[in-house]
Amino acid sequence: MTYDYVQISALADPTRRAVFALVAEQPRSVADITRALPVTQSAVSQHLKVLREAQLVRSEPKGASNIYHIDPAGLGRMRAWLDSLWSDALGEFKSHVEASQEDDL
Amino acid sequence: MTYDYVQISALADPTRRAVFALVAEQPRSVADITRALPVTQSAVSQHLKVLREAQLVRSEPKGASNIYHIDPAGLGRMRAWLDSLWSDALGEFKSHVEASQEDDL
DNA sequence: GCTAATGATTAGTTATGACTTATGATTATG
DNA sequence: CATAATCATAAGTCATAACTAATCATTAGC
Repeated sequence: MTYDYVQISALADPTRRAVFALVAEQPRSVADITRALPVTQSAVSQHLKVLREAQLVRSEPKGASNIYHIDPAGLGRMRAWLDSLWSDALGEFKSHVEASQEDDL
Repeated sequence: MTYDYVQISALADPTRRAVFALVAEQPRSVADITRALPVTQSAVSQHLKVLREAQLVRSEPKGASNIYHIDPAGLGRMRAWLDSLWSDALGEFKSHVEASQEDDL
């Protein structure tokens, strides 16, 4: 992994997407998330670590618990990257269509 | 993999992202892409297959070559998905901030 | 037609990453 | 203070997917 675009790889795994979706719905503790999923607490913690490093979630301690909530930072960065791809794609597609039309003359 | 979100998994791999970025920059042949990357032509073809199946690229034959260009379809689907995540995230973050402010009273 | 180039596919190897079990560190509760 | 609960991390297993080497089919250019 290069360092960039960690967010995409973070959201590529289905279980991790489920973890993220739960946290996106409302802030939750690790135990909470674990109860909602068919994997161990250890797996959940490992997924949360990846999401944290991608700045997709943040945690704050509350007693013995750790409450996770969404961090807009990573999602924003991912969106920005995708937006630039998107405009590239539109530009390329436009010139492609134009070229095809010329072929049809 | 469920069937959805093929695009995200497709773009999760760094090499495949590089292939996609090259194609996004301008339409290219497989040989072109291979020359630009430190992997074999076989690997490039395999990556292109995944990108094709995710509808992120399309190819059209030109002589013995195969010219790949971007397919806006998959990128659009991915963007739509991310947009919904984005609004969820903003909503949750907003209520989180509001809750924190109440804590500060 | 023969040779070179392009690219897809197959088979096999290797690396990666998702998972469990086990453990330790911290905090809450009786 | 002892026990239970919460969570993170380490070590090890297993499945997957990224890769190379090899081959085949198609097209280009003498």
